[in-house]
Amino acid sequence: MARILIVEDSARLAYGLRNNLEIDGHEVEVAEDGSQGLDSAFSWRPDLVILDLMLPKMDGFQVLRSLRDKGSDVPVLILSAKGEEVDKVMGFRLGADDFVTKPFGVLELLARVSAILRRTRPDEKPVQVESFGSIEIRLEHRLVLRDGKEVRLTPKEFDLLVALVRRRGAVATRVALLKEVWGHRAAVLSRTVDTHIAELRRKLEEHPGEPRHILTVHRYGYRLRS
Amino acid sequence: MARILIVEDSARLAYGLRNNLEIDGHEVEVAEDGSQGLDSAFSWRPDLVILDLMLPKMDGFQVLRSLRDKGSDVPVLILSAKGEEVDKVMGFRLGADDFVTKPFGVLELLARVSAILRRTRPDEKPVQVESFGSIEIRLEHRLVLRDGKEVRLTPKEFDLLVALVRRRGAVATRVALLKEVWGHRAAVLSRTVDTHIAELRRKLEEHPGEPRHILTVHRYGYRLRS
DNA sequence: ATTTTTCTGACAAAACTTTGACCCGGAACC
DNA sequence: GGTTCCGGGTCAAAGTTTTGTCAGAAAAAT
Repeated sequence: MARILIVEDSARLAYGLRNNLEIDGHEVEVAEDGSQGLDSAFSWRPDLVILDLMLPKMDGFQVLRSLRDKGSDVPVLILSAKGEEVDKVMGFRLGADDFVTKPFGVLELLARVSAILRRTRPDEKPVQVESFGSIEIRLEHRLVLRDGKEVRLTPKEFDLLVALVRRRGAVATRVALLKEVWGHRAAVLSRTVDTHIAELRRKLEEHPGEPRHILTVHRYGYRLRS
Repeated sequence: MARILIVEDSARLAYGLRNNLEIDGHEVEVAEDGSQGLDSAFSWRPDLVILDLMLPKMDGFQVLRSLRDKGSDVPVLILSAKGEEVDKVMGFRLGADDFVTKPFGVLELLARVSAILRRTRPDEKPVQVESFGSIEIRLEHRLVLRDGKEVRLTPKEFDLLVALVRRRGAVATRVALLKEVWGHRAAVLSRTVDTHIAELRRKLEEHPGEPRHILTVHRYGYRLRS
């Protein structure tokens, strides 16, 4: 998700934070003092810095000031044992984005981290795309491209295709497909699934007669081969 | 400096905040309850909302949720007497940008306000213009041009168009559109959305019968293709 | 009061889904 | 190797659901 630099001399705290952030899907690096932190901030270019105020040698304010002086605009969340208002105001004046007082709840911290990232990384969410062969499936667009050209699929066809793709390589039994695409009532004795599969092959396979991707698994169901 | 909306039922607190913010050079408006706040948020278009959680009738969370549901991205700072972690996490999850627990220091609050504004108001926001095909949409003026010529859209039509544009490419379900444009809570069984879509097509598409931009996604809703 | 905008339900049209009959091919069995 | 049987492929017609369209009523704006 995002790259987060923790500048914190307490290994214990840093470790806990790192864990939690990584569980949230972030990439994390830890610096144990100010100058190391500054180095990382410039060389690794994190998306967010979590900065403890109390650091050996160079304190957090100095680090922050130095960061800004050198032109970095990276968002900074300050951690501090001191919750004095003057400290907070000073932190914000130096260009911090948030200020959390120890002891703090991990969930709150994570929420604040997300809030900052949400604002400062308006990265458009990468469109979820699946693909096999020359077929590309854009999930939230409910759109399928073949060789870059749009293929019109009906709702059931699309859902069925997605169900196959989700199982990629494994066998998708008729019952499983019925359950996922049609929802429950596994009692279908007719050619419903097959008909839709045939339609998919017609629309997506080069030679629908001898499919290379949407394969039949005799007696069981179907299988998508990439 | 910036336009700030305070949603707060305690006149006393609102007054104090307003003063301090105005001293800092901001333009301030106060709403005394949630629905008033929502109205102001959309009509006055503030740069920041300071939202008390404890409000008569509609609580702050509901206000925030409604704000986001209707597509507003305005930064929100929550004020609350309760400092429980769950409340904070909930607030952030709903899209708040900061959470301050009462009682708070005025200086700290002002500093936090500045921090948010610094991030979210990158100076002059460039004139917001969206476009697709030969259509140009000037958001601030609620004006739509087709081949450079003004097209008259009714308010609902414009809002609907914006809702589609915001999702660009992705499917906009009827329910989502109803929620964002109409503010309804539930699904509607009538042809309201479709009727307005038809009108948009008539006004914006070259061949309304076979639209190239405002597409139907059978069973789901509509999709805007650039 | 008049005009404009919005909503609604009925209907038609279009899109999509299901079904069963028929055919065929592969697996299993002789 | 040949035969049988079962399940899958194909198709077109019937059935179902969803969307387009419209006109009038209701609501809102002027």
